Amino acid sequence: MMEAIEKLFEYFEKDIPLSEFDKKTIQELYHIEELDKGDILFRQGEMCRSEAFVISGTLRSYYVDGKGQEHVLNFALPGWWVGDLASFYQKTPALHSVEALEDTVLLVINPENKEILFKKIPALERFFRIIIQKHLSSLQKRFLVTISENAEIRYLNLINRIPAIEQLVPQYQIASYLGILPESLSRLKRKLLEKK
Amino acid sequence: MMEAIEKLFEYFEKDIPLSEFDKKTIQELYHIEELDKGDILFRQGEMCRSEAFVISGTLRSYYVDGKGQEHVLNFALPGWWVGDLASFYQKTPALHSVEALEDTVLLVINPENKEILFKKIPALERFFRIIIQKHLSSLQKRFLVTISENAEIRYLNLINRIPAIEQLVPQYQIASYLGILPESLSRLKRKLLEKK
DNA sequence: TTGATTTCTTAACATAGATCAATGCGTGAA
DNA sequence: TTCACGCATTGATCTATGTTAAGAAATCAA
Repeated sequence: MMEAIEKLFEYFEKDIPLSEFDKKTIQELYHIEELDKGDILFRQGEMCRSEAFVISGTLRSYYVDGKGQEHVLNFALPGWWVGDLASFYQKTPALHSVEALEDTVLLVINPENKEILFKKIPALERFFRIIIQKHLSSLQKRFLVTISENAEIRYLNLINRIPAIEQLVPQYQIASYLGILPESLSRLKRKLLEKK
Repeated sequence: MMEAIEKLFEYFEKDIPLSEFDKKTIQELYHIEELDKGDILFRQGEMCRSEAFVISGTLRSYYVDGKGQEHVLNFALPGWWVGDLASFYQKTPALHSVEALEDTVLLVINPENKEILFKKIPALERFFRIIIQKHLSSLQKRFLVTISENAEIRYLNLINRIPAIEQLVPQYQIASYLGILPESLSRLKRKLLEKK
């Protein structure tokens, strides 16, 4: 099996070339974290000190509102980043939690090491600035879809964006992501089947 | 009346000291734009080439969905920034439009001048990175409130955050911001009055 | 000042999705 | 193989908000 860290090199090298020195630096500053199904990477209300690259597994980020209701904000698959960027960089309390939905392997960095990483490999600073901008624009898009489309369209969007999602996570997590109850998702799927 | 540019100096100087040279640079790179009520600063689908600091007036940003429905995303008051950050920095099409709700004065910069600004006053680069992070975190919060609170709470949140909003913009714009119809907002307000 | 236009309110009815309750199904532990 | 438990489905009913339509109030132009 390919080393986890190799996957991260590969990811960076799609955009910027890395010297052997760079790779050594990256390897020293990131560390592996293995989560069992159900483990929490960080918790809403605490400071998020982990920015993680998903090597294998599936995670969900979720928000618990004032009434104790959980709302799934997003899923994360291999090759994606997880974290609460605002909390990580500004050292404010995280607005959501992240949980492993199955056994998961991550490459994790903390804010102090992130600073060092930027000092040692300045090209990565620009790289991550663009990641933040992309993150911002995908949050914008998610917001626009949420306020303008009904549950059916949002469901079709999701399985189009992550076709494997129905195999990866239980129905009620998907319902929560869509902002509806499992009962409603069940009905919605039946309606779609009847339509075809 | 105080010069518009002085207000921007004042705004920056709450966080970083500016030399006379810095001020001259800023003055050269920003320009004044005056919008009449109803004028558009930039349009969804086009590139957003304006990052603007509001000197006076009120604006709204809004999204038009596939069915032609408008959705007010936010309002902007004096001392706030308007723009589509993702579009401005990544030169992608803007996801929303910005319109003046009354006669408005802005200090505007374009992406090329923004680059020059960062080169000449590096302290501003960090300053604006933090602005982007704050923007991200307020979008996050807005999203969380939207998915977890009902229209009544969202309305109370809004008038708490911008007490003057009811005097500044028509009811139906507020309804759109809340994600409901003007008729529903009207009912909601009556219910709140009866409650008291 | 008047008329025209825009905005706001009210009411009757429709609908998406929530809530509540019951049943069915699948998988892992014994 | 069976049991138990978590998850999914279904049906009946409820609720917030949408829809449509009408009129009242406010604003603006002439």
